Amino acid sequence: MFNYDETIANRLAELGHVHRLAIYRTLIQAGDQGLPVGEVQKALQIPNSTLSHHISRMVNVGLVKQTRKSRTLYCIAQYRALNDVLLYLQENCCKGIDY
Amino acid sequence: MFNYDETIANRLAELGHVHRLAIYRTLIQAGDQGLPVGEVQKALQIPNSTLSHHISRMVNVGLVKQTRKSRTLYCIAQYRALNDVLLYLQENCCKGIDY
DNA sequence: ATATTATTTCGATAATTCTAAAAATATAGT
DNA sequence: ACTATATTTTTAGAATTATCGAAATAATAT
Repeated sequence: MFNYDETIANRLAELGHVHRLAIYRTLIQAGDQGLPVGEVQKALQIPNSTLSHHISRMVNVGLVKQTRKSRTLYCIAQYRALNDVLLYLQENCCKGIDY
Repeated sequence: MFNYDETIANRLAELGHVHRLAIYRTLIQAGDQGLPVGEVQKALQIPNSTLSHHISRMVNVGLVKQTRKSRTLYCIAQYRALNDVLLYLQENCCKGIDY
């Protein structure tokens, strides 16, 4: 149904929003144990419902995973999903350029 | 007016569309001399007007530059703009992960 | 003038963005 | 078990923005 180009484009599109990019950054900094939605909310000052929508979009494209521990939902950045994107860009959009 | 996070997010958003990602890939492969709009059109089979819209969006965020040579407009992928994005992601979204 | 190359206009449709308010989920206290 | 509380999602609705492409326009060259 979706080819790989679409998967990559979808992830790029989700990262392409200031709030979502900030959310992803925050979650990466939190490490493997993740961060409760409420903590993200405190950190970024985004209203609950808005934040929830953004997070669920990132979950849909595999950038974030959620696991519940009693009442709190932990959000965990899926580093591999971003890595797929980085590798794609490096392989397909960086032909023959050295640093 | 725009901070750096916004610049990066805007570029990510533009890359986050299957057609535009394909356009950027095609232009990168074409190298420094770039590719006429018409050639991109032949390669990707996107209608003129649609293609023009997509290209102008990428120009707006600095991912592509255009220079005219007589009747043909050459589109040149701005590699540095993508590189900014890659560096941002590596520095801000890849904390402590090695390969 | 005519042809070539590409953009802009325009209109229709669809998707995104935002958030207050209601609902769902899960625990703790009594 | 029942109720209150905590945490997060879902619903719903309005405003904005994106997407697409045919048709009109612009820019250049012959």
